[in-house]
Amino acid sequence: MPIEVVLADDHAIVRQGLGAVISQEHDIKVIAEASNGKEVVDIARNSSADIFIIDITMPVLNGLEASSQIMQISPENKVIILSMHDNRAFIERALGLGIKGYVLKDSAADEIIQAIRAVYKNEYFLSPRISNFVIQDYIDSRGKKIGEKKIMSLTEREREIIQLIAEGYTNKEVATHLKISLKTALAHRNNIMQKLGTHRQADLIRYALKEGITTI
Amino acid sequence: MPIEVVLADDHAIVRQGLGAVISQEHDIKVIAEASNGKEVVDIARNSSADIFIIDITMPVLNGLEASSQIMQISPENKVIILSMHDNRAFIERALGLGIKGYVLKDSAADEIIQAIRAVYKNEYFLSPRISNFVIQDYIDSRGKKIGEKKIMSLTEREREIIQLIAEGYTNKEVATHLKISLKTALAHRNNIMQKLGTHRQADLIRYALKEGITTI
DNA sequence: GGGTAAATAGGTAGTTGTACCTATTTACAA
DNA sequence: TTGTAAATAGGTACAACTACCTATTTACCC
Repeated sequence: MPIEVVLADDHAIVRQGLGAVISQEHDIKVIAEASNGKEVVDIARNSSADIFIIDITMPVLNGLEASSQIMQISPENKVIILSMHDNRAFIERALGLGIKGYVLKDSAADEIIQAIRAVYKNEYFLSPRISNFVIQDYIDSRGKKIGEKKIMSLTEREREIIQLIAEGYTNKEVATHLKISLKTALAHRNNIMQKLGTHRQADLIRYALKEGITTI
Repeated sequence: MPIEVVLADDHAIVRQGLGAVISQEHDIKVIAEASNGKEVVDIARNSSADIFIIDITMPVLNGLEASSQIMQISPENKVIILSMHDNRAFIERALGLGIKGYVLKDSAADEIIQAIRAVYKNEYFLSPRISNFVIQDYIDSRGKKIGEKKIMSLTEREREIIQLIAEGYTNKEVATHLKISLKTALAHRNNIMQKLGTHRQADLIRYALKEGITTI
């Protein structure tokens, strides 16, 4: 019985391309495709696949939210994240959710095959570039932890706010939208900037896009 | 003799996926791949391919600049643009450069095959969503052209400036970098905003990313 | 219970961006 | 040559953002 996988990516060409690559392996079979997060969650609800390969930046429901829901539906569901970027905060979230596969789009296509086989056996598979810095982080946290300012990840609320900013909302509009005071919105914004180590709106927007918090 | 194509996309997985799809056609053959604009231009200089399939957002040299150079190397070189977005200004530029193929990434994979065959025969191939509004634009410009404010495309200088803004430069920094006065930088910025019909920095950044003027 | 993180809200200054204006020089096309 | 678009530069006023502060409430962990 082949390993059954579901492909979720908003670009049909990428999806079919991946499908073509995967189909060259006789022990792996693509049983369904989805073009957004909601679709793939629906598929997870109505069928049983072994592996869900999910692009991190998708409309309607982003890849991580979708993965989270899919794994809640059944602990048997295994997810591999496809991502354009090797962003630390993103990987932290993915690993925190219990995702075991994380493949970069600029890596070779056979990595996705390796990832499918590994995750199917309940092992981790991270693209080399990612595992490198996960290991490095581990080493760093073991070593001198005196006075190290940890790179914090954003809170839920902060993620909500950075999304609105990236979508073009002003602070005032963010405040109105979330029914909080302008001062609170500003406070969140400043906290985000501190965490990201910047003081520019442009960087917030770039970060949000990079993270898939919002789409272009 | 098969149609020889070159693939240029910064994501290896996308590239190999496309390659897999194309290889299913016996009359088309991928003879080279590139992961950025500069690479594909080098390939064009040192070999003779029939079709260059070029992703519009690539590092080092973006897809349109690369295409322009490739077509200058030889008028025999034919280009198909692969793009994530159906952005008007982008398509205008591509068609203006003499590019005959424009395929959206969210369309079906066989469109790229159709595009290869059409462009090889020197015909146009645009994804349906694009050709629709190209035709619509044609109709609109035929009709009432009284008092129509045309959506202008950005000038070279404006594109240069929006790129810097999107990369996080402040107006002051843009002025210094380009050796112009702050006032000139502001004037350009305001012109850009008027052309794009917005008054927000966030929109400039999103536009620049969408257009592939800069990358995340 | 005490400590900590997060979300809330305010003040005050200074910087940057946006909306209006005007005006000159250059280049290219009708 | 006259017109037009683009790039240049300036003025003024107001809006938005950023950098510092402080402080309260809630929730959760040790």
